[in-house]
Amino acid sequence: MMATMTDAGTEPLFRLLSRYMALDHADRVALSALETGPIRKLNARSDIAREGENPSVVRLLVSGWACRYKDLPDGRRQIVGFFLPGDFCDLNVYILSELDHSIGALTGVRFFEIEPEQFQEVIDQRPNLIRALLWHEMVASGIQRQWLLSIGQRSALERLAHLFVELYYRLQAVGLATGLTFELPITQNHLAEANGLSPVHLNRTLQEMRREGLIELSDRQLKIVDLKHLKKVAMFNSNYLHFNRT
Amino acid sequence: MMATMTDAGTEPLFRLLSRYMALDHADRVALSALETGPIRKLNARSDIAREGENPSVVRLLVSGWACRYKDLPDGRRQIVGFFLPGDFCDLNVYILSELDHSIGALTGVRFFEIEPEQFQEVIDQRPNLIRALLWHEMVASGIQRQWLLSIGQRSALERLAHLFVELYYRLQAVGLATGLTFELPITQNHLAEANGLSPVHLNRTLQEMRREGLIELSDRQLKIVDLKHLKKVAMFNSNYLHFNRT
DNA sequence: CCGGAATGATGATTTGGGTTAGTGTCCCTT
DNA sequence: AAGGGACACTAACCCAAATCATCATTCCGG
Repeated sequence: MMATMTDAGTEPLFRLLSRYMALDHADRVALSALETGPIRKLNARSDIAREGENPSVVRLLVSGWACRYKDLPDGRRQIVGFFLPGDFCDLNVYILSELDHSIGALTGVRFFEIEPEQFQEVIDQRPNLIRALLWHEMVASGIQRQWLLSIGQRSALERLAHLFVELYYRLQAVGLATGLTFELPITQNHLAEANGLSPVHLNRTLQEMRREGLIELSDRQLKIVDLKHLKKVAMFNSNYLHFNRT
Repeated sequence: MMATMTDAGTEPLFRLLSRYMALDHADRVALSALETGPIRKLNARSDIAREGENPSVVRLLVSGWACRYKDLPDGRRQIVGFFLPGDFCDLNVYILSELDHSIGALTGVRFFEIEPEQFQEVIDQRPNLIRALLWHEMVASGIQRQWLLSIGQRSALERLAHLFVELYYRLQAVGLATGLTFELPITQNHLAEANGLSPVHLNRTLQEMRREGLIELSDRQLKIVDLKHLKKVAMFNSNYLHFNRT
């Protein structure tokens, strides 16, 4: 019945893909059929996969936040992307053998693993889904380009503003924003690592955003106070998210 | 005969894909069959495609350098990737409608355009090629992650060192390096825009690299004087290029 | 063949953000 | 209940890189 469908771990993914193209009930059923194995859980600060590994399964994040990151031999670390509920951690397992980056849990996470054959089966049945999944990958790539622009050219304030707007749109797409408020369950340190800033300066920048009346942030709840102004500060253009349908 | 095959505009591409997986003569023929239309030429500093456009063809760069870039309303510009001979400018035309970035010629370029149907035909015949092309896209994405790490965490010197090593490997893969020397046909301004640095500081960093005996650069020829040292400075790990075969 | 961009190179000065070194407050864990 | 982490926050100081300004050369279009 509908209730079990809505509770399915694939629900956020279905919502997300629906932003790209029209999917029907059969697509939805096919997606939820991916969830055969048990839900796995990991604590914050643990790695889901390490650079150099060769994972054999595709992982779908059900709840919690994770990230892709790369680190340097001397310990410097850069978060190169966030995984939100409904995101796949490394669809590229199909093509590349070795991971060139690590995947870490930023909060407690729940996810399940999909065997390649199982994945293949679903994909063969539903050409629409391949297209939507490829789309999702392309958007991920577009987000990376946007981050490159941010870190290369935007100031600390602009960068953070941009990230918050991006997260707002992405979380809204999977039903995790209520009005202009959403849970931001990660630490200032994580935000710093994602933006190429020091934790100290990130904190200063957050204070500034609060002072300017752009956001409110406490108890892991981020409230966008003035979206229009925030987008202006960030020079935000949503085209790179390629949400064709609303 | 063989001579015409080697002269084909698809030759660099074939070389490149061969670094990922074994391709046979039939694959080579199929690739060169893509080149039906005329070779198009553009001058340096002209745009191949602009953000917001919806190109209907895939472009294969035959000679010269191009780049993906994104710009902000106030004129700041970030180069988010280089296209070298043998690279496709936007394979994602298949999936996404609107370009979320621009593509510009950094030097005079020669390329040809491939119609989707034509592309589809070749791909249908040669499953190996789809795989190799997807691989290439995944590597492009890995390069973006690496750039994010560079700009976010590496110092100006480290960044530039890393870029030079990367370019060396990529150019070598398409046969455009002779020993440790290759042509670097772009300006210091372009290098600055790719590295998120001001032109002035980029110039100073170049001077430093010369002083340290890492490189020699004049008349658009870059010679890596001490590759081992350069890789050490850059903390370079080639895994992200995923060259499985040498 | 001339004039004006592009390009590369440097000096002087400023600044955004890093570093270091704390503080206090919640948690956990045992 | 005590001890140790994580985490948010702040102050003082420092530095890598930006900015501003200038000049010499090369390149290129009319």
